[in-house]
Amino acid sequence: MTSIKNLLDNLNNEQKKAVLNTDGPNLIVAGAGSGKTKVLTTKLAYIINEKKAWSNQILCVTFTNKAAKEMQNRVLNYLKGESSAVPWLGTFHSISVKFLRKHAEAIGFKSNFTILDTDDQKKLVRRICEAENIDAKKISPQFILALIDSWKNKGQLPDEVKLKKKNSLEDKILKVYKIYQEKTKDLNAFDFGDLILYTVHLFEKNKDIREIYRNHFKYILVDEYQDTNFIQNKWLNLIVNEKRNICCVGDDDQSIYSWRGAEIKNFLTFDKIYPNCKVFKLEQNYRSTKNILATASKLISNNNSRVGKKLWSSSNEGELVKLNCYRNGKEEAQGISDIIEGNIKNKYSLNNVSILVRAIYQTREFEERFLKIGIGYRVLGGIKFYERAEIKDAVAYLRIINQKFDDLALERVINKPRKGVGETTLKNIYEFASKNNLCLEDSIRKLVENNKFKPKIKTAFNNLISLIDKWRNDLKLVKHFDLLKLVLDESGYSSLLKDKKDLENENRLENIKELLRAMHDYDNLQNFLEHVALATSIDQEWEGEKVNLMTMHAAKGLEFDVVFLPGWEEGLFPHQKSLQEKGDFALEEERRLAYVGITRAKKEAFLSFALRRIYQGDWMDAVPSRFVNELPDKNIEKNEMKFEKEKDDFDFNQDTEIEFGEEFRSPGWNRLKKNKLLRWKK
DNA sequence: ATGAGCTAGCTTTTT
DNA sequence: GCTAGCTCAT
Repeated sequence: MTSIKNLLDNLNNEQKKAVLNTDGPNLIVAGAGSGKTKVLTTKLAYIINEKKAWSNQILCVTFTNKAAKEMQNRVLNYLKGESSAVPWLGTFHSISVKFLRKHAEAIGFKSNFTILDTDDQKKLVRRICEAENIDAKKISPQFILALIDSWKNKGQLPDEVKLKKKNSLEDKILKVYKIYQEKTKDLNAFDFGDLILYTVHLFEKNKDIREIYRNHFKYILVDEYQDTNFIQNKWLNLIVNEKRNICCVGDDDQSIYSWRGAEIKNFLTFDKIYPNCKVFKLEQNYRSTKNILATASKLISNNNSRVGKKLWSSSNEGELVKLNCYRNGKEEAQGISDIIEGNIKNKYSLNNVSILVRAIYQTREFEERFLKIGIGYRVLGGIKFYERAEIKDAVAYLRIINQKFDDLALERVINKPRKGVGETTLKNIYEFASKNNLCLEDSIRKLVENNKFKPKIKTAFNNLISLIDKWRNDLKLVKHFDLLKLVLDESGYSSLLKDKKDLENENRLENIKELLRAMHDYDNLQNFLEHVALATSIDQEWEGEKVNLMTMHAAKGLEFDVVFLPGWEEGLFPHQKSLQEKGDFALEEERRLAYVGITRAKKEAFLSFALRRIYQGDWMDAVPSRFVNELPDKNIEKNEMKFEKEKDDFDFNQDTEIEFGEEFRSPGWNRLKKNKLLRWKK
């Protein structure tokens, strides 16, 4: 077992100071690869080991569930046998859920609330717009939700929103916001923003509850502090007690979430919020070679608004950072896969190779290429497992069993399998529901009771309702994963899938199996549903030997031996849309993103751009990114890559093994499957 | 009521 | 190139 002394001896001076300084506010400015996670986990272990607090008296907030899990494991490992896990370690969202489950009644909700996903939100907004005669074509639900979310990030419920001028558009949306909040309350549901906002309200409106937690949490640790927004910061402030034992870790150069309301201000003015705070700067980089670090440092030095720190490294020079120019996007994908096949595959585990893109759709070209030549890959982010139709269906059944106010779940489930209920019937039920102030389920019960349906529909509803009753009772008797099996069989959903004998459906059955397997990891239905709602884009399997494809945003906090950064072209990176919206401010954030991308690499980095690329179906000429000109010549090797037309370009190998258990339904994968299907039909 | 087929609009990033 | 949402025929 590692003793605490050993742990501390593994730290450099500044790291050690940061760990030992447990009391009072402190800010750790931690450059990329400077051992931030190591410091945080050691600090956690140190506090527990020194008996400064029990593990459950420490609140520790991370940016992703993966980071939380990682920290959990490390701490357990450090304190083997001496301490239990840290229960209050998680994301802002997952910890908020914990507070809200316990105190839902205090703010007028019930403890078994649902967490809405983006689809649910859109559906709700669309419905409200319809009722309010707002043309969804003129103001898109996405736009409305973006504004609502920004209000929530600023901590404003509908009544607290102050519009500067009586702008009719914002006025309209504010009205939608108001109805939306009423509606979600009826559904006994929270969306992502609500989880944080209502937790803040819970503490503000209930001083006694707030005091419980203020006294309880002796220490608060916050990771990725540069990406917290206004409401998250308020959330923290409400929990910190007089002793102000709060330790925030972050890097202003890696602030990349301002579009989600993140305010670097929180980070830069930490000493104003917490006077007499101690600041520690971790400037030794342990991750990257000198060439990689120099490239990243030179690039980020073009930003004006920085706290300013100098990262240094005692590692070797390493390979030069490659800057490759390709003729077009296709050849870029081809070139990168060739590099992986040729040099990389033998030197590194594919798991330690990542392609980091600006926009998730850029993964498509690589997927197609990898599928063709048979390199295993995984896409982190994009369409998630839990966003697949069959998975959402199964989850919707579970959601309505979990709580009857979840109209959205019930509506999804009503016609799966089909039972002759259409638009008109549904509309009538909803009308009845709003007139009598009932949820969908209770309305259906009433209407069945009062014999208001045609016989066929009545029987169908009768069956469904009694099944739901039965399942709710079953849940008391059997495990949640066994319940899902019952649900799928008894609802007829299983046979619906089994009857259709095509490849796509076989695949759906596979996915359902995978869902059942995943449920075993959670000890009850509610925890599982929570996981479904709050799983982050990188909370996926990392097993096996596969190249990773993800956005630079998703890669924050991760590191890989080899990193490819394709698509360094004006308009794509920096992205045109961000520049249009916010100008210079956005340009600096794009540059920080580039910095995050490069600093993910430990051993080798390959930047590249293409001169032509297909964009929205058409070939477009591209200009190299301005960032390319900001790289230091002496650390870079520039290559112009050319390809002979590939001979087997159209020669699709019919016997290629396809893994149909893939986690993602990505465009490239879909297309391959379609091709395969066509071949099989012949 | 349903499902096939077509078209418009679009993707920056995500808890 | 993709896909959600709409239209129209059944």
